[in-house]
Amino acid sequence: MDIPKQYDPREAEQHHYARWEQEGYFAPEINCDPQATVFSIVIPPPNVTGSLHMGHALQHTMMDVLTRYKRMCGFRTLWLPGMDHAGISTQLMVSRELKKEGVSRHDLGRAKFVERVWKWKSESGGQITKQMRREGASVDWSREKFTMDEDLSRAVREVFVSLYEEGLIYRGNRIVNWCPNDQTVLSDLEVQKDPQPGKLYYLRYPAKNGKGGVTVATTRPETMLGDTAVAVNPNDERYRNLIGATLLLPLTGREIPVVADEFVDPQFGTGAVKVTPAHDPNDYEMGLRHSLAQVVVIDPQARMTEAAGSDFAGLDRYKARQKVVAEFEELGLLEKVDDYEFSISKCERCKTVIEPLISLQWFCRMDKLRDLALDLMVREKKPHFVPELPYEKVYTDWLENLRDWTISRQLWWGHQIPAWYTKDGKLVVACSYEEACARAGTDELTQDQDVLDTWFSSALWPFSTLGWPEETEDLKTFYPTSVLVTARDIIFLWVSRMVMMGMKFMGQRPFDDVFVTGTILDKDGQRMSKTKMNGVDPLEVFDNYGVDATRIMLASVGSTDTRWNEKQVESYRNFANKIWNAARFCLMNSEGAAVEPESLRAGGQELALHDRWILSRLNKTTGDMHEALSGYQFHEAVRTLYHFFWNDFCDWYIELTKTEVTAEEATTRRTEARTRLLTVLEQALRLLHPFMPYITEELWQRLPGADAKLLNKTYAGASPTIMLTAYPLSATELIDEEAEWEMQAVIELISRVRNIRSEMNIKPGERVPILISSPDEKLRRVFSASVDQISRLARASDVSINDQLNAPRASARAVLVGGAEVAIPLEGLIDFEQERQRLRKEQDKLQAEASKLEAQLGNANFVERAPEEKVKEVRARITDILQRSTQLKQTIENLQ
RNA sequence: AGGCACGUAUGUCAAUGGUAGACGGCUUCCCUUACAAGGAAGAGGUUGGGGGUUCGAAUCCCUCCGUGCCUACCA
Repeated sequence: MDIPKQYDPREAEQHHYARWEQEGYFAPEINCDPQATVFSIVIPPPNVTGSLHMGHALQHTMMDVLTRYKRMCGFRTLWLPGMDHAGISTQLMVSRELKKEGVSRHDLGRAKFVERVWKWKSESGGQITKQMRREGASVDWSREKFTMDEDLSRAVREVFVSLYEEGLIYRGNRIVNWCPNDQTVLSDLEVQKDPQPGKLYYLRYPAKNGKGGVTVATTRPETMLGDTAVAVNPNDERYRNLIGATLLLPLTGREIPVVADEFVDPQFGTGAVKVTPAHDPNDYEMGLRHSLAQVVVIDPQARMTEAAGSDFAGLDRYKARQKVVAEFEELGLLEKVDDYEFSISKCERCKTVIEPLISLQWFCRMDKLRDLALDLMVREKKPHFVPELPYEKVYTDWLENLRDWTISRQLWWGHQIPAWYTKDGKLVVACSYEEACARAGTDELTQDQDVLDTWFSSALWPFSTLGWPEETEDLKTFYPTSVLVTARDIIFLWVSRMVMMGMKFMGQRPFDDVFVTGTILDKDGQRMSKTKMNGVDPLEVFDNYGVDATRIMLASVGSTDTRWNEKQVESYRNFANKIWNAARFCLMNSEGAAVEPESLRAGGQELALHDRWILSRLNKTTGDMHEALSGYQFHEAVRTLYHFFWNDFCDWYIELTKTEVTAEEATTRRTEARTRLLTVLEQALRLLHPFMPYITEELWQRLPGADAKLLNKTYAGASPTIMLTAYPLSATELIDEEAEWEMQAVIELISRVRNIRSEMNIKPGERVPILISSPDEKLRRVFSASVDQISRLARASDVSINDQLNAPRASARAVLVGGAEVAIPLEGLIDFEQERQRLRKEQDKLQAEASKLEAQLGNANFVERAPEEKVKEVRARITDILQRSTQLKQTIENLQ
């Protein structure tokens, strides 16, 4: 048989995906059962500028595992892919390209620029969709969406107009987060706070009447040029008599009042605060409370304005800071400068320090929308977060403290706000220009220049991608979606907004569950980031270890943070190789046999112990898989599979059945053994498929009998593929506790013999006689029935089974379950002292455990209060241990 | 500042209040015709420290130490 000894992932990764995609296996239409239950996921849309990183790979793995699992279970399954238009980053990227050509976007003009972005998108955007194909993601590409598509844009306009008409969107002058580099406003969530060492400057403002004055502390001295008051706490004794006084603002000659405001913390700084309503969010609020003037001294480029005085106008904000400080020093008004660490707001994308500015922007009122989301949680406990702790609380706490959302952006790339202005400044909001004209009674309208925050369109994703506002079949079928899989850092930015918009426009939750994945950190426990250059490229990992190995490794991470450890992927690569070789063995010995699910059902007493045992293990494993996956316990699922395949199937079952399977003579018995082996393997491959789609498909295709009859009946008519077979169901009637107990006894026997052989330095190839005894007749029968296997796996020359152990004194011995014993005669080879020591060590272990259990049983409270079942369990264990211990003691004495 | 996590074998991580496990690494032996990316056997733990609740604690509570994350404010 021409199967290589080593698994080459590349081979398998090359052709299967294209076939799956072309045949339409990812589309829900492949399911021809009209009654099928629906399972749907929308992808958290990656940026059109983005390329695959570890976080995507992790989330995509989880989503694909769920999708493939549900599909195999017969659900009508949709995993809908797509991207968002990433307003700022895309605009920056294209602007940078233009700059290389010596052109600015303003040279080009808005329309040409937007055209250019589309061109960029079609040529080099969306790298990630190719990479997702490599990942094996079973998304329905025929439904791929982009937030700037015409239908999704229409949804955005509809939502905007509707919210505006209801008064939930308004336009107004507010203090906002302004990025002087990107020249746009940002929402609170797009601002990142970084702790940073800085200075605290103490500036003295003299009183107008020449008597005294006030010292204020500030980290931003340049803003003093825009001060319109100084505030003190009304309860602060030190300043009580100053309230209402007038100060002379240095460098400007402006007269400003001292006002009283509870906001001021008397403990901080001097207890007196300079108030700059135009350039600080808190001062802005205070300014409103005290009707203070707003003097704008910093412009959108972060340069000082004319209002800052002719000495300062045009200066950069940091230059102005130096100049202000220098001049205060010269005037003797700089009291002191302290080192001071504080956190500073930066633009999340370009890291430029944010300038709070008063600006005319569009806002979305959050109070009513927020209540929709909170009500949903109270009434239906949806969405259900997994893990529930701490995310449910994080989510609701955040909603409760929500502030209005700045939704306009000063960009060209994005959804232009559907608002128009007449010549005399009248505002018309409508879904289209035509409608706006009709409403305004004129066609001389100018559209608002701003676009909407990218997250505004992302918030509509679960229904806009399904066709809303049209009442499409897809919308009816797939909304609400089943689960959202995402990283925790966008619970606020995205998840909460989807819930609010979903409730508002669909009247229903957008998804039942939210599975929050952990984070893959670098090997030192740091977050992977572009700036730190510590990211691990998933594509490289795919190249080195294979997609399947990477996927199952990522699935094993679950929802806790994990440090990246290449060795782990390596061990899953080895696992893939193990699967490959196990299948290789089965195929090399498959002549005359084929996969036959019925062969496992025929079960019963005529089957050998190891067959009953593997069927029991297989069906328990299957049940465990359903349980793990239904609770999003990916880690548990992976462990279950790994253990079953490697330990149960490879280490024991294949070895136990090897003699039958590799028999020279083509007997019925051989064929049946081969059939069972192939069939168990086939089911194991199905169990593995959602995690390791490529290797399982590759091997499945080669199995004799792996054909259309194995397809899930909902996929009748499809050409054979493992991805459309039925995920195995646990046949509980094949779970056989007796077989498991008996097999365990055989395994223990073999292991004890191997242990003796190893410790007594018996050569691996050398065959030795084995004497077994058991007072229990049933156990003797079990051993007798497995004598071939015992002989083979323990490398015995001869096996004898009796009710009593008739071994020569010069034997190595071990005590087994149920009073059974095993001995290997080692005349001339055995060192009696060494053997006694070996047995004493064993005895010590038993003794330690026995005394622990005895103490437990000796405690009257335990016997009284613990559940009866537990007490019985402990009694059973101690009986076994004491029996072994007694026998061992006897054995040791006999050696004296 | 407040809130929330986490601390388990040398490493990375598991373990509904009921026998602390897996993988990697390590030691010894073996290229035994599925697999050396393998097989067999083994060593390795006062579950961060201290206290408490409980018949019983890695798990629940308190406290200390250490490490992360989030939210708000920081004039």
